[in-house]
Amino acid sequence: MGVDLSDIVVKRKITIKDLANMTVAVDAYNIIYQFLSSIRQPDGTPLMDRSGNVTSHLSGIFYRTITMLESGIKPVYVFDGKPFRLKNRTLEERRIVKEKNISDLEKAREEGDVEKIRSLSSRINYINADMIREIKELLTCMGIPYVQAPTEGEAQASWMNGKDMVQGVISQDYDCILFGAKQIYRNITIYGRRKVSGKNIYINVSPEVIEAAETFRTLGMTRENMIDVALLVGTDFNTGIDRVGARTAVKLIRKYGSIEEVLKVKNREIENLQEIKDFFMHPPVEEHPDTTLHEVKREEIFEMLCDRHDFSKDRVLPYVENLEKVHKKASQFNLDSFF
DNA sequence: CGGACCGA
DNA sequence: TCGGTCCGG
Repeated sequence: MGVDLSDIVVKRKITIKDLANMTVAVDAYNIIYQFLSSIRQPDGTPLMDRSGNVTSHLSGIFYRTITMLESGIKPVYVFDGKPFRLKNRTLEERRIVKEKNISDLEKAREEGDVEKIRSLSSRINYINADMIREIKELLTCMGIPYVQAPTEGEAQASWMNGKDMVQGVISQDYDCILFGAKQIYRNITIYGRRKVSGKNIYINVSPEVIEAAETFRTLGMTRENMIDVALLVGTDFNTGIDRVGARTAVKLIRKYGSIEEVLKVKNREIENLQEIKDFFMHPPVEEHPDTTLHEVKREEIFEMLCDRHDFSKDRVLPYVENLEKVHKKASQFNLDSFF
């Protein structure tokens, strides 16, 4: 997903403590996908309530949000709106991959290949409208702000970071740097481990920050140049030039100055070039997003999680108490800085 | 994913 | 107290 710029960005290892007292925009879909693929039983089945509704995403959002707050991080969740018109091709490609996975899964089930069943089922994630509705409902009960982006969530989150409404963006996607994010926080988990897709294996991935300004300075480039680089590599909205990765793209842009010139020399074309560039530079955004904490609706949290979705009250209770504690501290902090 | 639990 | 395993819903 998104363009791979890992070879050329400036990144620094961090710890969760480095995010203390920061408000950060969280790319909601990005994190929900992570929860859906990793919060599973060893055989690949996600957590479900007794009616068979998947609950991995609720579990993930609930517990993770509270541990973030306990570390002093204030999240603002950003939800995707309507995909950018030119994303259709990417979405189509993803749909084809998903269909292949589904048919492979059926075959594996017929053959009784346990390993394959687990591997494939963890790769097939469904996010549906009900899930999104319930996550927003849960966030409201928890007093956590969220923003509905008009189009891409990364675009909204990155724009907010650019305007200093938040001090960073939590997302795995490098595209954020193209949309104007200043700090992109990746691998933000407590233990710094991540499940390898489909296998019961963990790799250590330490939390890191990508520094936009430092990246641009090191490369001697502007954000516009970086967008040109990404377009050559290929983004969610276009196919790149064959055999051109991030490093090669940087060299090409350095040598020829602009993507238009590179394409002319190489006798290549990228469809809708200007429209894509404009979208990266000026995506439609919600200009007055909510970024403040609100009151905790304790009883509604229990109703949602425990009554409706079979979460254990004993397990949820201490988290709700910590949530209320953190909210009190935050409002105290706001009063202190006001006076 | 992240916490609880357990044996060294 | 550390590292592995188990479990949540």
